[in-house]
Amino acid sequence: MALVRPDIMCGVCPTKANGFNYGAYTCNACKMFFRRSHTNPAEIHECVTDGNCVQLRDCRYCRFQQCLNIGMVIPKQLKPEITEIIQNLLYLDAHRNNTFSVYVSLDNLSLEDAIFSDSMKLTEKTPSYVPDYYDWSSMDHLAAIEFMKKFEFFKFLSKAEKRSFIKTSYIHIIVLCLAMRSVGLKSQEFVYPNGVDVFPKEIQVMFQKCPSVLADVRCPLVARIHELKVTREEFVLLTAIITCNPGNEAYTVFNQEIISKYQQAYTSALVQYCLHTYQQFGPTRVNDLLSLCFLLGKAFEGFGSVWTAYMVAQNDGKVKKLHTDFLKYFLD
Amino acid sequence: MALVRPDIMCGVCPTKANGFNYGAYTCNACKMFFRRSHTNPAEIHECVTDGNCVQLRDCRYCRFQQCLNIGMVIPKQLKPEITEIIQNLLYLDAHRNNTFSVYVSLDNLSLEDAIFSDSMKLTEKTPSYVPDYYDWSSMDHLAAIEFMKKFEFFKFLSKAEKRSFIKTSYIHIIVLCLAMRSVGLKSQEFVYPNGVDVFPKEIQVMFQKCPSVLADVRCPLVARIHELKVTREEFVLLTAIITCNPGNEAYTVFNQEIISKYQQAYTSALVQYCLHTYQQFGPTRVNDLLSLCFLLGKAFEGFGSVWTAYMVAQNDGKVKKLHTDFLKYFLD
DNA sequence: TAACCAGGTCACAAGGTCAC
DNA sequence: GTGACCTTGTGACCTGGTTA
Ligand SMILES: [Zn+2]
Ligand SMILES: [Zn+2]
Ligand SMILES: [Zn+2]
Ligand SMILES: [Zn+2]
Repeated sequence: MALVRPDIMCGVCPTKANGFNYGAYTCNACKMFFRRSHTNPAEIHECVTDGNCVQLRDCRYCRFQQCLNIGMVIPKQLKPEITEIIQNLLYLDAHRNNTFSVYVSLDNLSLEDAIFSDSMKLTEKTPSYVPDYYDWSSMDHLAAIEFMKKFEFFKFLSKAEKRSFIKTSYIHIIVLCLAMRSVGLKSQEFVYPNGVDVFPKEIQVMFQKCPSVLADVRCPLVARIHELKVTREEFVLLTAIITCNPGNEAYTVFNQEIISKYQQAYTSALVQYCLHTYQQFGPTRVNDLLSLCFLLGKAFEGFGSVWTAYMVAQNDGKVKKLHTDFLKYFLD
Repeated sequence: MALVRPDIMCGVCPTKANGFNYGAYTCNACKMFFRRSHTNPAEIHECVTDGNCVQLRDCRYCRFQQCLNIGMVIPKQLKPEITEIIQNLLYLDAHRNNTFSVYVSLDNLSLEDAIFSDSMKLTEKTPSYVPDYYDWSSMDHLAAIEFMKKFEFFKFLSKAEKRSFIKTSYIHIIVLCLAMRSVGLKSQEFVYPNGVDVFPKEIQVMFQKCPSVLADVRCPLVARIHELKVTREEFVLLTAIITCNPGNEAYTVFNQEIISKYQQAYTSALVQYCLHTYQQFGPTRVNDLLSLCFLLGKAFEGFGSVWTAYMVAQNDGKVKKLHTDFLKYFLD
């Protein structure tokens, strides 16, 4: 419909602009011309007047020069290998998300089971089934572990290395996914779908006198991710960087180097993605994103402290093995 | 592919047209014939019937004549000095247009202020601001005067000459621009953007018993410009020719000659543009365009009469100085 | 919700080719 | 020289996602 500024002229030819295209006010024709000049590999050369044409629309060379002069830019394509890395991660993440939201685990699996079973027994949720905290939490664990196991190098690790690989990072992955999902649900704090709390009833009761303890765990990371408007692409690259953590004495030197190479590749992809998307603000963006790991560590410790406090206070065996495994890890 | 208008016939020979080629609907054969007639320098002459052949496809001479008759043209490059003149005017006009649509004058400027101030105080309109008749009208005046002051010779004129230069032509410029803008807005009569009338409420009320008076002012010029499909290039050349009006006793002989030279240059540019663009119809086109000045004069007088009638009927001081200045000019 | 913009689509005109 | 057919660049219009 009507432009807000209806009478701005095209910066290339003497017609009305139809909007702000590729960084300048131009008419539709000049917009299309500029776009084609980038998609068509054919070079633009030969100008009769040696670059001094007045009727810019009649000379491809001078028209293109004028486009550049008024600052038109088409953001360069990301290198295909970078897009491929991101596509693969997006695919893995979509699968993780699907596992999380569509299935439920009816068994009481241990961490060991989750790490080493080739395919976990999962049941599709019926539409009428209303998952509770334990359902969501279990699926969070299982989906994250499944996600991590999909990394190519996983199958070449020894049993001990596999165990160590998962244990080192899976809680961080869970918490980051939880935060990202919460932002998607327009929440300002960690939350499971349908408003299910990320702490079981018992813990909520235990801390009802000092709710700020739980709030301090729930809010900061989610708020920051919301504030930064972290994209799905940035999110999956972050999960990959966190997953490929080489700082672990369980690895052979060889495998440690492999994992380190992967982490470097994902970090490099994140840098290139940010430089491409945010141009001169790219480095700042990378820094902002990597700084999320600090808040992620805080949240991680927060969950750990709350659960530790709860377990110390009472241990009635109601907690699933996955959780006690997780807690053992903290108490160690 | 089927043509959208498949039923149109070739303007040269009795076959279906294949499209709009070189300025007329023709079949492919006649299109190719016309093109070759321009690339091949071989003269076309000798017609058995002395130019009265009926089977046009059998006589090269008569076929070519018919091509010209239906207005077929192969555009040649215009001389660069002509395109440069036009380009400069298009630039000035775009600037005038921008001033008109983007800014608003908050002061109550007199004509004297507008002519002699080096830079007028203008305010950028906020998106929410809805200009009324007085806003548009003031900006019409200011943008037109600013446009005229940009002509190179203006700064060499004496104060009295400057005043005279502007006063002689600025209303004509305003009216012509108004007409051209109205055509661009697909209106059949003078109109400001967003449907604002070109007469203030008071005058509309005064003439509501005999609306044909206002309609006779509003319509003829706009209708004719629409009918002729006047291009932006032709329009700016016309404004330049009208601006450089040497018939004014205020000028020194020297300056009068300068202005006259400018007017000749612009007229010559218009002729060459039309000859180039319309070939054998060029002279007719020039005539049609210059005849617009007659309708322009009519519209000018119409505005003058209406306003004079209004001012005679009542004078409550509500009118801005620019307008009273304009009316004094009529009453003199 | 509407304005906006990147990108896609396709009818179209101009120029080239080649058998005739 | 002719004209059917092809290739290419063009720009009006549409579409879907994003943002205020
Ligand atoms: Zn343009
Ligand atoms: Zn050029
Ligand atoms: Zn024909
Ligand atoms: Zn003949």
